[in-house]
Amino acid sequence: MEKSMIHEDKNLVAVPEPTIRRMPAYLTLLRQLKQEGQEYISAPRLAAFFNLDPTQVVKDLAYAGATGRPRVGYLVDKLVEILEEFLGFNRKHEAFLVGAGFLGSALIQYQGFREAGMKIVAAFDTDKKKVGHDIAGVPVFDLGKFRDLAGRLHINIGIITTPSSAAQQIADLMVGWGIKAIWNFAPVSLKVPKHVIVQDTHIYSNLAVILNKLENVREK
Amino acid sequence: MEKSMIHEDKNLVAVPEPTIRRMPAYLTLLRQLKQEGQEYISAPRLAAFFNLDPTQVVKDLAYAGATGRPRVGYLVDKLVEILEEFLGFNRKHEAFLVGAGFLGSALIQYQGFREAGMKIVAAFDTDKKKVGHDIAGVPVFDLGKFRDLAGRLHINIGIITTPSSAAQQIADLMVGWGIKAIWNFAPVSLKVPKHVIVQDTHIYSNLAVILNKLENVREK
DNA sequence: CAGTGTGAAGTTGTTCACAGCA
DNA sequence: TGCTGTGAACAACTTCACACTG
Repeated sequence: MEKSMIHEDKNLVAVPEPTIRRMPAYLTLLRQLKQEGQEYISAPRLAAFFNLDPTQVVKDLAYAGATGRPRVGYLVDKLVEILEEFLGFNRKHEAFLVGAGFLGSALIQYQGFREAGMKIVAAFDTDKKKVGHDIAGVPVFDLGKFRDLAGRLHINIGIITTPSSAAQQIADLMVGWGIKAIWNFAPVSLKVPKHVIVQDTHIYSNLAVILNKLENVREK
Repeated sequence: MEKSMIHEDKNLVAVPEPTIRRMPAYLTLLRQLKQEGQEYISAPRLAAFFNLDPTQVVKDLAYAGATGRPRVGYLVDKLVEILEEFLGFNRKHEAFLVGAGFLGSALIQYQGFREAGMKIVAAFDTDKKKVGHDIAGVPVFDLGKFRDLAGRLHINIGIITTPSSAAQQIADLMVGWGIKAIWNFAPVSLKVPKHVIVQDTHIYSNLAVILNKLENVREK
C-alpha cells in the first residue's frame, strides 16, 4: 500500500509538455558550459539565459530527476547526463522520411539531429528523378519499398514532408506498416488511430505568432 | 466613460497565443472547403477536424471577429476573409534571411509562405561560394551588404538559419539595422532588447515531445 | 545569505452548462 | 433540435512565499 514503492517511478507523474519543450534548450546550453569547463550552474543563472522564472527551472530539472546543492547549484556534467537520459537523446532513434523535396532534403542533411540521437535511415519519394540517388548518404527509395523496409527494420518514427495533398495518404501507409509516431510537417491535420502519436510542426503557426506580435507593437 | 467607445477595438483584449497558433490551421482547411464550394461550416464540424472542443473553436473564431448563425454555422468565404485579415496573411511581409545552408535554402524555396503573404526578398551568407548566386530567384549577398539593404528597404523580419555559433552575432546585427522581429531557427536563446520580437522555432523541442510520448507508450 | 525544494496562490487556457435562436 | 455565444467551473502551468541547507 505504500505509494512510493513502485520502483523509482518519477514518470508516474506526467511531465508537463512545456517542461519537455524547454529541456532541450537547457541541454544545449549545458553541453556548451560543459565544454567550457564550467563545473556548477545555479537555477537562477540558467533561468536568466532563457528569461524564465528560477523556480520554473528548479521544477523542470526535478522532473528529470536532477537535484542540486543549496548555495552552489547543479553539477553541469551530471545535469547533461540526466537530461540526455531523460530525453532519450543518448539513445538511437531511426526514422523514415517521406517526401524528399526541399524541406525533406534539408532535414536529411541537418547535422543537428545527431545531437539528439536521431538518424534518418531512408527517404521515400514518388518522383522517379529522385529515386535511386542518395542525399547526404541517405538513400531515396520509391515509395513502394516503404512497406518491406519499415516492417523489416522496425522503424518507429515516420517523418512527413510531402505536399499537403499527399500527407493523409502517407500517414495511412505509415500506420499500416507499423510506424508508432508521425512527425508531420505538412500543414494539415492528420487522422490516425489513437495509439499512433502525431506531432505537428506547422510553420504557419510560428509565423502567425510573429505577425501578431508585430501588429500589436505597431499599435502602441 | 463608455468602455466600448474606443473605435471597434477587439485587440484590446489580448488574443491567447494558443488561439493564434490554431488559426492558421483553420484557415488552411477553410480555404480548401471554399475551393470545394462548401458554403457553411459549423464549429462542431470544424472542431472534429482538429480534435478540439467545439466551444474552443467558437471562441477562437470570436477572437478574430467572426460570428455565425445558430443551426447553420459560419459562412466559409467570410471566415476565410476574416482570418486572413486577422492573421495578416493577406498583406505583404518581406523578410531577410541569414544563413543560406540547407535549412535556409529550404525556407527560401518553400512555396507555402506565399499563402501567408510572406516573401524572403534576399539572403545573406559569409560563404563566398554561395554569394552572388540565386536560390529560386532570391539573391544571396555577402553579409556585409545587410546593413545597406535592410535600412533602405525597411524590412521588418529577419530569419536566422545560421549555425548556433553565429546566431547571437547575427541577431545583434539585425537589431542594429532596425529589424523588428527575428525568427530564429538556431537552437540557442538570443539576447535582444525587449522591443525586438523573437520567435524561436526549435526543432529539438518537437523531437523531445515525440520521444517522450514514444517512451510513455512503451511503458504501458 | 544565495540557492534548493515545495506547497499555496495566481494566472491562463480549456471544458462545461445553459440561455437564446431559428 | 442543432447550433451560437457566454459566464462559470475546471485543469494546467507559472509564480510566489517560505522553510531548509551549507
